[in-house]
Amino acid sequence: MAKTKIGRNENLVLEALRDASGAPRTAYQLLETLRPEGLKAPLQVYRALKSLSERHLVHRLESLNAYLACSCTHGEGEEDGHALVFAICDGCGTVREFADPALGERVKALAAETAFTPRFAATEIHGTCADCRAG
Amino acid sequence: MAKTKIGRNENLVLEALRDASGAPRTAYQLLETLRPEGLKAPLQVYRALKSLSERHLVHRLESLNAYLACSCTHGEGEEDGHALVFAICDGCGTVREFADPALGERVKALAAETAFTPRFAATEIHGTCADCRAG
DNA sequence: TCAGTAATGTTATTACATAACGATCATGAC
DNA sequence: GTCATGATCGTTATGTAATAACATTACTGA
Ligand SMILES: [Zn+2]
Ligand SMILES: [Zn+2]
Ligand SMILES: [Zn+2]
Ligand SMILES: [Zn+2]
Repeated sequence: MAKTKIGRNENLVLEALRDASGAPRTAYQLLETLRPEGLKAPLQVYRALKSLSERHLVHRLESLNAYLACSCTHGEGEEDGHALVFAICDGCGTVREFADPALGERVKALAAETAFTPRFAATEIHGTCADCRAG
Repeated sequence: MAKTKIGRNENLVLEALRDASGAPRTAYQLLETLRPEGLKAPLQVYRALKSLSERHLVHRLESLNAYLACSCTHGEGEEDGHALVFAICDGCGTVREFADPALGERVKALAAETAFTPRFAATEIHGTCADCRAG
């Protein structure tokens, strides 16, 4: 079940996020960006973000209430354990996404030890990127 | 620098969270709970939560916009790498906190590979707990 | 006493997200 | 074709989470 087709609003939001390239955007920032394209209400953006998230084309950064275009392999395809990792620079705001199988395995093991059935996991690392450290 | 003393509001909020025992609470839920004790405005709760977070006595669950009393060893003391792990049951809402050094090490290694200086990391695992699975 | 600082209180506002309802547009069975 | 079905899209209103700005009170140590 291929989740039907991608709509106009989804495309607009996805493009806007890709243009941001590494910089997360909040839903309301996206709305402002896309007003010229005709978007008017938050719900249009939130619906698009939900759909795109389900397709793994964008990810939500929980600690920022913001969204990021996926830059990894899981894009269109299948689960890589759904263990996402994000390195968030608190200096410049850029976010780098990783697919780290080792960390995914550790999550699985931890879950198994406690009879917990994992469905999805995300790690958000806050810190300082190389550029910001260099000054 | 021991961060001064813990105040009345901090104590009220911390107690309320500990009473919940494994069940995360939102700031506004805490406010309702504590109205009988005299709390009236969100800011009172948010200030207490901020202070308690800095002392590592409570943690914020980013994916739930909710807060949980710390159940681990880092409580009063020092850093264990600040790599927190939470298993969040989407069935019953209970959350279990882990201190997992292996996962912390993996985060550090990943950061090192990319010249990223980590300050703090949290992993939130969504899934189903043993009780809910059993039915 | 009297400054300095930490804690608290109150009102208003901003930011993030969803509910509820209706209109539109495609698709495919008949 | 046409009619039902479901997906997409639009709008208004509302709910929920968090902070800004400013005033007040309480503790502490010259
Ligand atoms: Zn991705
Ligand atoms: Zn940076
Ligand atoms: Zn803890
Ligand atoms: Zn459960």
